[in-house]
Amino acid sequence: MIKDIYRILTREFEDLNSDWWPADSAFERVVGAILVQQTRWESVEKVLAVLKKRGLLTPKAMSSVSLEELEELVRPVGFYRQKARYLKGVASYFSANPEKATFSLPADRLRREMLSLDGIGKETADAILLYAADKPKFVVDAYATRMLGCLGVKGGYEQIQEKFGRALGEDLHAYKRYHAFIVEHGKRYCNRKKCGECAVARYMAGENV
DNA sequence: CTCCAGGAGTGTA
DNA sequence: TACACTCATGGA
Repeated sequence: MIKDIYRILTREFEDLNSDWWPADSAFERVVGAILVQQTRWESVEKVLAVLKKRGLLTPKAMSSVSLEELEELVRPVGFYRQKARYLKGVASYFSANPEKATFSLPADRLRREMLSLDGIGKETADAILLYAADKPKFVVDAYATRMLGCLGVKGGYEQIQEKFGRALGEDLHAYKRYHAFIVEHGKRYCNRKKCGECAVARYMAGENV
């Protein structure tokens, strides 16, 4: 079923290429992963542009800026006080441990390291693993949970993640594209108004799509 | 006006 | 383990 959905979404988003999550550095992706929590990406882009213009998209610079200034800069993304605090903590971590910034640790250990940081939960940790460290880990976001729930599949984070993991194996590119597909698909269809009006729902209804 | 977005931390049972 | 609550701006 997971692979069938992947095939359907691949056809739905033929034009979606690999720069779905644009960034000049891995650290910029880490910052973006935190800023985008419960927030629209359009707001994150504006903040990232300002941070970049000020030269703050490096661990050293971001860990050095004052908390008050960082709060004002990230305010447009919402939850700005905690996110500013999270960013400073993460920046300090990478600044104090430059060797960690290469993400050369094994995936499972890197995941534990990320989860130990304040502000990085399961989804953000996996987003960092996949898009910053190039590890084949599936990112289970609200859309993925919603979509499977709509199809009658329920389960916790790891349970859902394993379903995708068994279907995708070690195909890093597939993990990246699949998550992007689900997000874009979810924005269109996985809401109260349009739930069920998509090709995935038609597939589950038994139609040939 | 209401609703909610690519979550996470904390407290309670 | 399983929820409820809180954090917050900005766009539709």
